[in-house]
Amino acid sequence: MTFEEIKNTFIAYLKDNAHRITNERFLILNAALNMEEHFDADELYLKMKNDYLNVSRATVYKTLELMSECEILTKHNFKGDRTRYETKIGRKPHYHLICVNCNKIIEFEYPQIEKIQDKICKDNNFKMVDHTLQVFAKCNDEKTCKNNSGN
Amino acid sequence: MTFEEIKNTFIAYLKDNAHRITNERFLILNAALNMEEHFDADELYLKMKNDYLNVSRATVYKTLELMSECEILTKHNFKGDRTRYETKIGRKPHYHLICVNCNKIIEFEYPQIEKIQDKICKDNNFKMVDHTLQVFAKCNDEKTCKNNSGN
DNA sequence: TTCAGTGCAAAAACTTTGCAGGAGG
DNA sequence: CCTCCTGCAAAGTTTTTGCACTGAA
Repeated sequence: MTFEEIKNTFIAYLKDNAHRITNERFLILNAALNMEEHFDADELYLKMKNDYLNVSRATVYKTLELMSECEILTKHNFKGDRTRYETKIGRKPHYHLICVNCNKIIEFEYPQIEKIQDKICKDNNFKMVDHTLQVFAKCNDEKTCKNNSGN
Repeated sequence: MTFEEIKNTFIAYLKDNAHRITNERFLILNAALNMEEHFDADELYLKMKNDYLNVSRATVYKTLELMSECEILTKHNFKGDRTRYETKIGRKPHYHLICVNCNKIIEFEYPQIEKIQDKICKDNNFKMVDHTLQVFAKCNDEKTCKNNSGN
C-alpha cells in the first residue's frame, strides 16, 4: 500500500467526520509511517523535532488518536508502558512475543487466532473492532539480553 | 485454592526475595483477592479505606507489584486505561472480550490458544512468563450499552 | 540493632485541556 | 467569516520516589 493510498484513506476519514485537512496532519502521518514499529507519541514528537518538523506535542497526540480511529494505526499497551502505536493499514493481523528482560519484540502471524477471535465475537454477538495478543517471555539472546542467566 | 494456600505462596516469595513479612501486605493480599475481577490500584486503595483498612496508596501500588511478580495477580492494560489486576493463581488461562462502548468484559477460555503460545515460545527459544489476549468489539446489549445503535 | 517497609507529600511521567491566534472551508 | 486547528503552558491523571519514622528479623 502506497503512502498516497494511505493518505487518501486519512483524507476520506477526515472529511467524513468534519475534521479539517491540515498540513500538520500530513506531516505527522508521514512521520508515523516512517517510524520503526511500536513508537509512542513522545518518540514521534522528538523525532519530528529532530527533523525540524515543528508540530506541537499536543497535535501529535491528537493526530495519532485520529489515525487510530480510522485504523491506519493500532494502539498497544505493553504492561503498563506508555501507549505505543504501529501501522495497521495494509498489514496482516499479527501478534507480539515480548522479552520481559530486554524488551525485544518478535511479531508473529497465526491465522488460526483470527478464526478463534471471530468465533468468540460471533458466539457472544459482538462486532470486532480490534485485537491484541501479547506473550511475555524470556529470550535466550546472550548478546542483547542482560538478565537471561537465571532462566 | 484457599486463602491460606495463596498466603503461603506469598510468604514463600517474600522470604525467597528477602522481603519482610508485614501485616499491610496481608491486608492488601486479602483485599485484592476479595475484589471483583479487574480492579486497579486506586480502586483497591479506596475500597480498603472505606473498610477502615488504612494502608497508604504507595504501599498498595508496591504490594500489587509484588503480587504480580509472584504470579498471584496478573496485570492487564486495556487500551491506555490505568493498569488493572486480576487474580491469576488457581485460575485457568483465559482471555478478554471487551466492549469498546460500555467496557463490559467477557472472559473466555480457549486451550488451543495456550498451545499456540507455547509453540511460538518454543519456536523462538523463549520461556513464557505471562500472556494476554484482548478482543475489542461492540456488544449488542441494549440495556447496558449506550452507543450500540450504529453497529 | 539494623535496615527494609510504611505513610505522607512531593515529584515524575504521561496525556489532556484551555485559550489566544491563525488557517481551512 | 465562522469554526476548527495549532501551539503553548497549565492542569489532570496515574504512578513512583524521598524522607523520617516504625517495626520485622
